[in-house]
Amino acid sequence: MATIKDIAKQAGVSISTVSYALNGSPKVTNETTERILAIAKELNYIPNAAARSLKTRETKIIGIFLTDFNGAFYGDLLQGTKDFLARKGYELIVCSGKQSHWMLPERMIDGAIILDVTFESEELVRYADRGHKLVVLDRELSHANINQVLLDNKAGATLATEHLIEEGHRKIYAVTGPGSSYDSKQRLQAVMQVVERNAGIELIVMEGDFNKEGGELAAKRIMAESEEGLVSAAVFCFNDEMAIGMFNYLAEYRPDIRIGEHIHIVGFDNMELASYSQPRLTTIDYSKHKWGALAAEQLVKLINGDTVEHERIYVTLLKGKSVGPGN
Amino acid sequence: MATIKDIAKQAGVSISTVSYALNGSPKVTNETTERILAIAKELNYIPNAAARSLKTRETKIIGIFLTDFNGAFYGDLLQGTKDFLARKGYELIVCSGKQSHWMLPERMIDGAIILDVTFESEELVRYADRGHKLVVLDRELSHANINQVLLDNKAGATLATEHLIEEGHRKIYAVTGPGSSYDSKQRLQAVMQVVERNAGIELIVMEGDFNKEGGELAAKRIMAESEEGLVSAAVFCFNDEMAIGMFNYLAEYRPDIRIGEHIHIVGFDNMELASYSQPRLTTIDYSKHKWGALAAEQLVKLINGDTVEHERIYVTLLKGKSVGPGN
DNA sequence: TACAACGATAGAAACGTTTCGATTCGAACA
DNA sequence: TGTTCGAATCGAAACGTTTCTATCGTTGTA
Repeated sequence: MATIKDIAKQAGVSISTVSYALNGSPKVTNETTERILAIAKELNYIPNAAARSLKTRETKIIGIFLTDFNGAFYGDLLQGTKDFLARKGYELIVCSGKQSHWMLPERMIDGAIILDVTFESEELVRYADRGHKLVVLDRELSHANINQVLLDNKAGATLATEHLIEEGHRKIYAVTGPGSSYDSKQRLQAVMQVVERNAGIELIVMEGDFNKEGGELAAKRIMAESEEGLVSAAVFCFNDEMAIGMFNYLAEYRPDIRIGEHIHIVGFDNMELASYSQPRLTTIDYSKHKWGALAAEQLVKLINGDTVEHERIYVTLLKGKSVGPGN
Repeated sequence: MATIKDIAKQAGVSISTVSYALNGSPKVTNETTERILAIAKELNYIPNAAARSLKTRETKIIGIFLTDFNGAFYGDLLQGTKDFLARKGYELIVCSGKQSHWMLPERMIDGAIILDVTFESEELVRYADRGHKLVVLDRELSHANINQVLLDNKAGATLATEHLIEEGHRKIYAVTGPGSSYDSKQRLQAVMQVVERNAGIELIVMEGDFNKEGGELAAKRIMAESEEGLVSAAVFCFNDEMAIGMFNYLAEYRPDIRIGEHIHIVGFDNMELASYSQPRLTTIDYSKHKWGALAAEQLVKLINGDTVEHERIYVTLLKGKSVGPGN
């Protein structure tokens, strides 16, 4: 492994000159630079990232932390983040799991985007206190070194709920995420506000888990509740995955129930999977690519010491065929 | 940012003693170790990864390189890799895109798992020549520092093709991946072998792209070919994603065509998405978790200097409802 | 009592860069 | 011809660890 030292020796110059040359500094004559570059190539020189970042105190790597890798959901978001970072000269790495957290404090990465419930807010604040730059996508957190880019959960949940009401539904099931989820809490709050504003709406809240299993379970319970002579049920699943779980349960165990006719379902996220559902799931849509890109942009600004405002990702209602008029 | 030096000063010992203590070396008395650990905690000491790996020449990080992040497909595989590596004290990071490649030669990672067509084999060999350890999942590559863990493509393609033949189909469409794909080439070869072994089978090969678009396009072409009085068509899509694309095209443009009745489709991969298709897609299944774990295991062995054999992931035919008997 | 052996700790070099503050040398100027 | 200036290059320190070798003091042994 050739080092800068070997190049210096071969070229008959000092290591500082080699370093300047390799970094394209104008301090060095073009002539010398070229000679050094040629020798570097000849020796198969490759810089050592550890040495460089020990000195510069940066790695030009950004980490994004996800709760898990089962991210049919995250593809676009990651792509958006990566695209933006690439333009700014940063690398993106994707990490998951509590045991990966060390990369931030130990300075393996220059900053992090958090979409990962295994990070406790307290932990994040501790890192921010040490000067690490963070962008959180899944919680509210106020700190000079932390920026947040959040979904407009309330708008989304409001759109979804109002849609069900407009279609004439009077009894609404809300299948939430886990109680600890920020997004879920926000959505539930909005749902309750809508229900309050509209007289005569009955709201039944069921705690879900943001996974298919939660949707299946909720479907089962809803079916059990309306045992005889099913009254048209309207369900707002707080994410698409649970909605899909509900579709699955119904397809398997209750082929007599037709979605969009006997039961009405709205999701949240418009994940790719949702576009394959039969009938097409009605859901809350937003640009995941933009979300990722914006998060990256905010993080880079933080790292550069620019001031940043918290940002919000706007959402729209995407009407599929899974909601029909109530009776 | 406290360093080992600060701890040494505070504790009144040398930095070497601190280093030993922090690493739990038996050279240091328990008493001293405890005192040092206490001071380290008090000073909020966190080791510097760059300094450590400059010295030790390792980072304890493994990278897995994917062609893109749209990996509904990869979740289980990544989980398998991560689980195994965690047990061995390694971190997993996921990377994508040509501009990430530097992490390997610049020693930001101790080894890499490659499932990424943007890595050219020549490039990989160059790295292996420099001593980097690699496991490839998407090509055959012979090198002391490279191990391969490949799908049993031929077995899978054979199973799929024979299944169609057994069901009585005589005209088989094969929708391949891009011509450059190793997996695709292997599968096609096996298909052709099966066709050769069975008299009277007509094989039509269409080049696809492993994406939904390719499946849609193929569906369109197949429909166009069999314009009038559709003869029962049997299609082997070389991956599920194209099969799903085909489902989509048919659902949208040819609701008169029933899958499993007028057209018969086999996929490859058994991705999660496939389990939601209507009717359930018949496909080639294998354990992605095991694939990822095995790749990780081989890589760790390579890094430890153990000798390793190339491995193969076995596949099975998963019968859904997308293939029915031919006429 | 003297010495070997050993356990605990200290010292220092090394890993491969970057970068600040010299130094050198030739050209331009007075 | 001597001085100054600037461009090109050099030297050395520093980043924060790990680890080899040296030192020191104590204990056990002859």
